[in-house]
Amino acid sequence: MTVFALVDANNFYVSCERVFNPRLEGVPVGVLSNNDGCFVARSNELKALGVKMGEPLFKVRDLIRRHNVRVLSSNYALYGDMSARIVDCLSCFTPDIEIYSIDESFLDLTGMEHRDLIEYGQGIRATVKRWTGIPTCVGIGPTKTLAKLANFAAKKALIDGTSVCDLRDQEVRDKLMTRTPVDEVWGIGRRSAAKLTALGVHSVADLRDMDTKRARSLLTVTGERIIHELRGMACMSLDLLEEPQKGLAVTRSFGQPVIGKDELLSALVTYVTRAGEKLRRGGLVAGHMQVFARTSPFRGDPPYSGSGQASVSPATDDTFELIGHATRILDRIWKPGFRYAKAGVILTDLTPRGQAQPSLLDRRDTDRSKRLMAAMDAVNSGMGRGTIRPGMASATKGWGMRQESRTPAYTTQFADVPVVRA
DNA sequence: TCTGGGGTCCTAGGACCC
DNA sequence: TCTGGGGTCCTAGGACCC
Repeated sequence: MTVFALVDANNFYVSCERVFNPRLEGVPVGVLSNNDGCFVARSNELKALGVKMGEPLFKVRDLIRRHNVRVLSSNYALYGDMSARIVDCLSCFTPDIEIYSIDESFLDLTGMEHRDLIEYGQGIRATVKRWTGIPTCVGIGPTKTLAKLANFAAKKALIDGTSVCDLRDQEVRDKLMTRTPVDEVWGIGRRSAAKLTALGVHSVADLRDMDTKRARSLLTVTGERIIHELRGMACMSLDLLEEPQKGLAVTRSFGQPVIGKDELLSALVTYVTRAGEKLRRGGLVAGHMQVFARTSPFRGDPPYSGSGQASVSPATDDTFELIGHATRILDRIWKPGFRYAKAGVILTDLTPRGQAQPSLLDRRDTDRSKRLMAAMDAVNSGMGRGTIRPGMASATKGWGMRQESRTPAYTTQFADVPVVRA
């Protein structure tokens, strides 16, 4: 019998901000997506005001002002670093960890059943809180799906209000599932929930008791697997080894609509440059590139979405080669007269650099390219991203990201380290 | 004026092969 | 009038996740 725990940070981005600014405690706080567009993290106080996940900022301006909500731009340097610190804490409890997302990890507790796992979970929470300042909840169950559900219950204080919930017990599970709506299940999104509701499947218990064949025809094998997991039969194991990444994307909405081709190109070159950095950091080369540019679906502008692709052969991590491909793709998809709102580059067919298929016809000076890229990366990591960049990337105008209230990179930039006076 | 970004997995359908 | 069957591979699109 397997036992999994899911450790999930509470309102993670908000909690990170609160660690460095205690004045944010006890008041409504929200963190915005890129471009200061939508809320992607909310404190409990903000949730209580009815602001939903993904709510666009401009739609709730009034409410924000009335309740003096603290609104922050997202600070990924901070959140990424805090996330790594939490994983370090968890590593002290077990080596069997799957880092599931920036604020969630699964732990394999199989074989620890002789211990009081609620107490163990409390120990994890206390350690993470003491060492990083971040509050978490712990969900425990015989399958990943049940550990997820347990975590949900812990967050909502549905079982005993202790922020740790153990769903190994059948009766506890029954009770929770009967009163939990089906769309709270991990893997049941809006579409599937609508299909299920139409068939009279409303609660998690209803889904658990559904005929698996029926579920499969409605929701494919994913749905069938979820039902088995809800019944306590583990279908998913922990991914302890990091799987090689399959694709990589850099896409952004513009701060203002882009009309000219040069401007669009300079945005794309900036994104491709960033994509190249990500490739090299991961020791990867890309064999395929997709580029897209589109108008806004919200503004009522004439719609256009252009997208084109190219195979990158031989596969490369050289920013300038990638820019060449992107430029040619843009030439094919560019249409004048539209107000472009977003563009991006997606790299796929990723392989580890050493493993890439070499080509007999390859006449590139790869050694020179490698040295140039290494030099650029060294300068930019030491002096800040974009210190050295391709010339075409420099024509930043209105497309640059809006970030009106980003907090300092407290933990990753020396200049931003907080000063304590005593 | 202002509506995120970056991933994974699954399936259907087309192309191709013998 | 007749028009196979079965396999693989690839891609686009849908759904979901945080």
